[in-house]
Amino acid sequence: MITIREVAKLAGVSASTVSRVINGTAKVDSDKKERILRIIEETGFVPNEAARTLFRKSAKTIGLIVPSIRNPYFTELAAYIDDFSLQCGFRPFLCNTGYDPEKEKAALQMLISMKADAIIVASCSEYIKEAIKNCPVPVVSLDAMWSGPEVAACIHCDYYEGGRMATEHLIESGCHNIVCIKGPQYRYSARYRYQGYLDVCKEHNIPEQTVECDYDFNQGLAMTEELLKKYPEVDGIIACNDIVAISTYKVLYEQNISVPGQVQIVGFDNISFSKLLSPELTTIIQPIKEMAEKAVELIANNELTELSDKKFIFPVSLIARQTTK
Amino acid sequence: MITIREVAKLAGVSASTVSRVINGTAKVDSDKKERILRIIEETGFVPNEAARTLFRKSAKTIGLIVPSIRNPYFTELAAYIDDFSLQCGFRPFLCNTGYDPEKEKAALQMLISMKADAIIVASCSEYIKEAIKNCPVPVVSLDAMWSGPEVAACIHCDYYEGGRMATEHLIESGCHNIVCIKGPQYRYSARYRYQGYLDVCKEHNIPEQTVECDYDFNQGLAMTEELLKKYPEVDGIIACNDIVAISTYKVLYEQNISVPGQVQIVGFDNISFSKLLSPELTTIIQPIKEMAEKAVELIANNELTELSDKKFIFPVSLIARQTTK
DNA sequence: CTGAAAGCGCTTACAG
DNA sequence: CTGAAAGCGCTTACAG
Repeated sequence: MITIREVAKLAGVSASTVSRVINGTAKVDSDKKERILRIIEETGFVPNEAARTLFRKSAKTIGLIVPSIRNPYFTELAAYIDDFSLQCGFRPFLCNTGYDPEKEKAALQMLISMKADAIIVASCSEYIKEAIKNCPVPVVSLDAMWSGPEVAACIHCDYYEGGRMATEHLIESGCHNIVCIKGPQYRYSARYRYQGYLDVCKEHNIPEQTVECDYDFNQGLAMTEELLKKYPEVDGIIACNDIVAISTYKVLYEQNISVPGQVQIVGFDNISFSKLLSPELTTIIQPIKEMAEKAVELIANNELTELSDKKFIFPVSLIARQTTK
Repeated sequence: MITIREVAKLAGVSASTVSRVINGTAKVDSDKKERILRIIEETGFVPNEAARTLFRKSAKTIGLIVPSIRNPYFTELAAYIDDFSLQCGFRPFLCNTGYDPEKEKAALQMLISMKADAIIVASCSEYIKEAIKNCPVPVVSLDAMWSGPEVAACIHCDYYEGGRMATEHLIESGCHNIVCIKGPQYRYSARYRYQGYLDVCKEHNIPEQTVECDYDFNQGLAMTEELLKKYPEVDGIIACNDIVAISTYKVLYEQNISVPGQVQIVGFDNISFSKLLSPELTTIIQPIKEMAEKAVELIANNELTELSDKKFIFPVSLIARQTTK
C-alpha cells in the first residue's frame, strides 16, 4: 500500500503538504495542490485510518451495542443510527450481544480499544452498568430507563403512557375482557407498560388479567395458548411487543378466531413488518427515528462533555390499523 | 487513557515484556507475569487497537457490504457473518449502501483505509466491479453470480434451480395458470430464477405469464394488482422474493381471495419472517448460514491468497408451508 | 527471559 | 506557503 510519504515524493513536496491538502487544513500553493490531487487520483492512495486514529486519539466512530440485530426493532434503530452517524462524519460500528452480558462487556471493551468517540447502548440490561462505570468514552443509553451517573445521557420513550394508550384504545374499541401479555419484568419497558395497563384497569374497574412472556416469537406462541385457556372470554389482547403480537395473531388464526372480530390485538414498537401483515397490526409507535437522531446529535455536537444524567423522554402514539375495530 | 508504557512502569518491567504477556508471544517470568496481569486488571488497561493495526497492517476485521440492513434477508446474512467472524477472531464491520453505487464505493474505500483483512460484498450490482478491480484486500462476492478475476471468491446458490423448483411445485400442487412476478432483470438472482420458470413452462407446454417487479414491498403491492387485472384466471404466483410474496398475499387478502384455496404463492429466500406469517409462506430456501460460514472460512483460513475465481454454488430447496396446497 | 531501539503512517506545532 | 521533527501506542527483531 502506498503511503503519504510516497505520494509526497512523487509530487515533489513533503508529507506535511500532502497531509494539508488531504485535510484542507492550511493553504497550499495551487500548483502543488493540483499535482498532489492528481497523484492521489492516479495512485489510488487512501490514508491509513489506523495511523490517523492513533494520532488524533479518536477513530471518529460511534459504537452501537444492541441485543440482537435479528430483531427488526433493533435493525431499524441500527439503520437510523447508521445514517445519522455517517451524515455527521462518524463511522457507525454495530455490535450484537445476543442478550449475553459477557458479550456486552466484550463489545464495550472492543469499542474502547478501537477509540470509539461514543457508545450507544440500546436496551441493555442493568448488568452492564458496572462495566460502563469506568468507561473512558461517553455512553448514551437508548431505550432503557437508566438513571445514574454511569451514563452521559438517557433516551427513551414514555413506556407507561404506551401501556395506558393500548389499554384505553381496547376499551374504546369495545373490549370487555382485556388480557395483558406483559413483557419480561426485569426490563423497564415491560414494567412500565404493564403499570400503565394496571392503572387504566383500576380506573375503569376492570380486573387485571395477565400472562408474562419474553420478547420472543416462540414464547409468544406458547403464552397465547396458555392465555386462551386461562381466559377463554378474552376479547382484547395487549402483546408486549409486535413480535409477540404476531405470534398471538398466528395462534388465533390457527384456531379460527377472527381478528379483530372476536379478539382485538395491540402491539408495541411499530416495527416495519407490522404494516406488512394482513391484517395490519395496531400498535404503539415509538419514535425510533427521532430517538436515534437525538442520540447521534448529542454525540456529534459534543453535548456530552459535562455529561451525567441528561434525560430525553419521547412521547409515544397509537396507530390504529386492522387488528382493532 | 493508560498506555502499555505506564503499565510497564507500574510493574517495573519494559513495555516489551508487557506486550509479550498480553499477546502470549513469548515466555515471561511467572512473577513478573502475575504482577503485570494484576496491574492490567487494576488499571483497566486495554491495548490501543489503532496502534496495533498500524503495526501489523491489519485490523483483524472482515468488512461486509450489504444493500440494506432493513431487508431481513441481509440482516440474517449479516448476523451469521457477525457470529462466524467473531468466532474466527475477526471484528465484523457492517456497511449499508442503500443500493447506492456511490456508497458502495465509499464503503469499499473506508474498509480499505481501515485495513480490513477482507471484504464480503453481498448482492452488489456489477457497477462495483470497477472499484473492486484494484482493491488491495481480497473481496468475496456473496449472493451474486459474478465471475472474473476482480473477486477472490464467489459464493451464491443455484438460482436457476430455485426458479424451476418453485414452478414445478406449483404445477404439482394443481396450478394451471401460473404467473411469475419476475425480479429486476439486471440481477443475476432474478434473471436465473426467471429462466428456471421459463424452462419448466416450456417443458410443460404452459404459457409464459409475467410481470416484473423490484425486490420491494410497495412495488409488490402495485404489481400484484396489475397482475390480477392482466391475468384474472391466475391460480399460482411465483413472487421474486419473500417480501414481494408478502405484498402479494396482502393484496389477495384485501380482495378476499383465499390463499391457498384460490391462489397459491411461492416466495424466495426463506427470511425469518416467512414462517411468522399466517398463513406461513411456502418458499425456496437459500442456505444463508452455510454460505456465510463458507465466506468467513475462506477468509479466516487464508484460502484467498492465490485468489481468482473460486466458485461455490450452494443448492436450494423448497419448503412447502401454508400458501400452497 | 528481558530491554532498548526502530518503525508502522499519519498530523501538527514549530521554524522559516 | 512549506518542510523537518517529534510523537501517537504498539510490536518485534536484535542483543544480551
